Amino acid sequence: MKLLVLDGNSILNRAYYGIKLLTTKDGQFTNAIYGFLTTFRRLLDESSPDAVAIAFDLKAPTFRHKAYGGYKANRKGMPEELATQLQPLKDILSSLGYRIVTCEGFEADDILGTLAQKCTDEGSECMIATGDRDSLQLVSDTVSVRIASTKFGKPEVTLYDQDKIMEVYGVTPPQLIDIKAIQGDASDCIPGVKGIGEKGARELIAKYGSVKNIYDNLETLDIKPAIKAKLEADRDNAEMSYMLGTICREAPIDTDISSYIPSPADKPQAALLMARLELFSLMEKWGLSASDIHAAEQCSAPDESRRLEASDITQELVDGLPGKTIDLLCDTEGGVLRELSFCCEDRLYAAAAVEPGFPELSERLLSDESIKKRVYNIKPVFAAAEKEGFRCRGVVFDSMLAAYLLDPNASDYSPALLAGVYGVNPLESDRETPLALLVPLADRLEKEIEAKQQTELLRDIEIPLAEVLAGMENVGFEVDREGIYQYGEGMKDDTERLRASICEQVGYDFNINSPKQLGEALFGKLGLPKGKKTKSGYSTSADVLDELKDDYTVVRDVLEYRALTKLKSTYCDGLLKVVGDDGRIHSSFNQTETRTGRISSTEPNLQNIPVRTARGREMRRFFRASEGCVLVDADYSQIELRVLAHIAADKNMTEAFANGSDIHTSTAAKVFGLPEEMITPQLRSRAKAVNFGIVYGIGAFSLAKDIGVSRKEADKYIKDYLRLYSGINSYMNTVVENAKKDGYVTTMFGRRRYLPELASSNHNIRAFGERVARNMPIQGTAADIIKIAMIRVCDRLRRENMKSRLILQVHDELIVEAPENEAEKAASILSEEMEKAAALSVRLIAEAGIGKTWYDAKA
DNA sequence: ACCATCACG
DNA sequence: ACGTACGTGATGGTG
Repeated sequence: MKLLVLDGNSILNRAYYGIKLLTTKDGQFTNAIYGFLTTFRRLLDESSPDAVAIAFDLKAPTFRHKAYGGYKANRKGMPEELATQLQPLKDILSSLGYRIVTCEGFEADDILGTLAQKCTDEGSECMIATGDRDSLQLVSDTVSVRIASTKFGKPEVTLYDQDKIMEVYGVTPPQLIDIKAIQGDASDCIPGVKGIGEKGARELIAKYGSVKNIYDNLETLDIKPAIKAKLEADRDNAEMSYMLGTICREAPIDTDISSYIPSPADKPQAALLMARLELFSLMEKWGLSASDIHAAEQCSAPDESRRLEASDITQELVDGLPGKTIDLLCDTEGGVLRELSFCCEDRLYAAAAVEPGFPELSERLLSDESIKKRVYNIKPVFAAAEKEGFRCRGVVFDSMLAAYLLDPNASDYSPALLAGVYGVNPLESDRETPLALLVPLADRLEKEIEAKQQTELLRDIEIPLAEVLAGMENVGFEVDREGIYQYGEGMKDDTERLRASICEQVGYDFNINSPKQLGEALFGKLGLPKGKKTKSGYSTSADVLDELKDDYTVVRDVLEYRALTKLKSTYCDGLLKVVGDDGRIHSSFNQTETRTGRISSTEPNLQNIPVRTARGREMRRFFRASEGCVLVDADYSQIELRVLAHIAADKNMTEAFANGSDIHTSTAAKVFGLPEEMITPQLRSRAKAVNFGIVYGIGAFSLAKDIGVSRKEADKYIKDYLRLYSGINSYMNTVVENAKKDGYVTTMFGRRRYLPELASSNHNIRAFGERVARNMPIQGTAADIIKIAMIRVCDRLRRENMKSRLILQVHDELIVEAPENEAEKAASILSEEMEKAAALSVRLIAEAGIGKTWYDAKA
C-alpha cells in the first residue's frame, strides 16, 4: 500500500505566493487553488498512490500554543485573498473523491507524522508532500518527503529521502529536530539558542549527535567556550524548542490507511466547481469537460412539484396562445431556424424545420407580439427572423441578458453554469429538453431582475438592442477588397527596407517581431540606455522607444517597422480573411462581454480600425457604402465628460458645456488661472489629459508620465481641478464610499458592477477597485445612452420606411449606410435621436457627416 | 495558453 | 512601502 499525504496549508501557501493573483471576472481569487491542484495532479501522476490524505490546519490553538504562549505568536491570519480560496479548494478536493483530514489541537504536520508512523508500523510506503521543510524529520526507509515550490509560476517538486537529507544537511532526519532546537525558527517564534545560527547548529549536531548528548556532556565536550556559554544560557529554550519542533506521531485521527483510498470522483460536481472558478485548463488536466457539467443538471434532484408533459402542436393550441407567456427555445444553424420548442403552462411543444408547415408556424409564433416569450439568447433568433423577412416580437425576457445585467463580471453565461450559480434544479420532464432547466432558470432570474430594479434596463434597452445588433451583423460593412490588398502589397518594400536597415544597424539578422530578440539587440548588443522597465527582459513598448527615438535612428526604424507590420498583419491580412462572399464584413457584436455595459466587436473587431495616424487612417478609405449609397457617420461630442457633469451635478462643468465652450480650453483656463484666449495648444492638451485622467480615476504619477511634467506639478493640476470642479470632487468621494457600503456601483439606467476588489487587503487591488468605482458609472452611462440611441435610430428608420441601415457602433459613434436620396434625412435622424437619447443637465451633441467611405464620412 | 504589443473609444 | 488611468480584441512569439 502506498499512501500520499499532503500538507494542505503549506502547499496552498506556496501556490498563493508563487503565482501572481488570478481572479475570475467577478473577483474571486483562484491562483492558490490553481497552483494547489496543478501540484497535486503532478504528485498523483508521478507517484500513483493507492491512498491519499490531505491534511489541513484548523484555526484553533494547538498543544504547542498551550505549551508555549509565544508559539507562532507573530502569525497573522491568511490574507483575505487566500482565505477565500480555502473552502472552494476543499470542496473541489472532496468532489474529486479525496479525504480531507483535520484534527483539533494539532497541526497538519502532526497528521503527516501520525500517518507516516502508521505506514511504517504496518510496512506501507508513505509519501509526504508539503511546502515547508519541517516534515523532513519524518523521512525514513519507507517515508519520503516531496517539497513543492513554485519557480517562475511553474510548480516544482523536489524529492527528499535519507540520502538527499544527508547530502544537504549532513545529518539524519531525526537530527533535523536537534538542529532546529538550537537554531530556533524566527517565523514560528521558536527561540532556540541565541547567538547560534543555522551553520553553527548544523556543525554541533553533525559532531555531537543530539541536543540531549550535548547538554548531558556539556562539561566534557570539546566545544569553544563562547559557544558553550551560549548553550548554557539558553538550555531551557533549547529543550523547549526541541519539544515544539518535534512532530507528533500519535494525533487522534483515523489511521486506517485503507479508509484513505479515494472514492470515485463526483465528476459533474467537480466540473461545475472548477468551471465556476473559470479554471478551464485545470478541468482538462483532471479529465473533466463541459459535458460533465450538463450531467450535473440531471444529477441534481428534479423539481417534483412541476412536471412537463409533452404534447403535439395543434391548431387550437396556436389559436389559444395570444395573451399567454411561453418559454421559447429556438435552435439556429448558419443563421437559419432549424428547430423550435416551447413550454406553456407546464406542457412541452416542439417542431423541426423539416416538418411541413414549419415556416408558417414559426413565423406566426415568433411575429405575434401578443404571444409573450421568455428566451435564452435572443440575438440569433432576431437575426434568423430578419433573414426570413419578418420581425420577432413579444420578447419579454432573456435569461442570458438578464444574467449579464445581474453580474457583468461573469465570463460564462451558459445555462448549466447559471443553474449552478442560481441554485436552480431542472423540472421533471418526459423528454430530454433544455427547457426543463431554462424554465425554472427564467423564473428565478426574472425575480432577481425585478428585485434589483433592472426590468426596464432589460426590457427597454438590452432586448431591443439585441435586434439592432442582429441587424448590424446581418447587413455587414462593404469593403474594397482590392484596395486593401494593394495597400498591403504597397507596404512590403518599405517593410523589407526597414528590416534590413535595422538588422544592419544591430549587426546581425534577427526577428524584429520578437520582443525578446529586439530587447537583446537594442539594449544588449547596441547598449541603448534601458533604464525604463524590465520584466522577463527589456521592455520594448512604444512608450519606452518614444523616449529614445530622438537620439537613435534604429529606434525610429523599429517604430516605423512596428507600425507597418501592425497595419499589414492585423488590418490588411486580418480583414481580408473575414470578408464574406458578398464583399462585406460581418462582425459579431457581443452584448454580454464588457463589465461596463459597452458592446464589443469580434471576428473582426471593427471598433479598432486605425484613425489616429494619417497612414493608419487611410484604411478607412476601404470601408465604403455600397453602390448608390453613402455612409452617414455621427459621433457624440465629449459624451463621457457630459455624463460626468450631469452625474456629479457639477456647476462649473455644466456651465462650461452650456456656454458651448471647448471643454478642454475651458478646463485649462480654470486650472491654470488664465483667460481662455491665453490658452496655448500645449496647455489645452495638458488640460485634456487631466480631463481624461479624471474619468479614469487618475493618480498624479500616471498623469505626470502622460503629459511629461513633474509628479508634483501633476499633483497640483489634479488638486486645482478638483477644487474648481467641486461637484466632481464630492462625486468622486461619495461614489467610492457608496461602492464600499453597497459592494457595487450603478449607471443612471440601473446597470451594476460589483466590486469585490474594494474588500481586498491588498492596497493595489483596492486602489484599482476605487478607480473602477469612479469610472464605471461614467463609461457605463455613456454606453446606456448610445444603446438607447441605436434602438431609436433603427425604430425611426423603420417607421419612416427608409432603406437606410445602421451598420456599426464604435462606443460614441454610429454609422448608417443610406441610399443617396435618404442621406440627408438619415443624417438628421441620426443626430436628432442621438442627442435626444437622454435628457441630462447638459445637452448632448452629435454631429453627422456624409461620405462615400468611412474616411470621408467623419464629420 | 500566455505574454507583450498595439489598434480603438 | 508600493505601484501607478478605464474599457476592449487581434497578432506574433514563446514554452
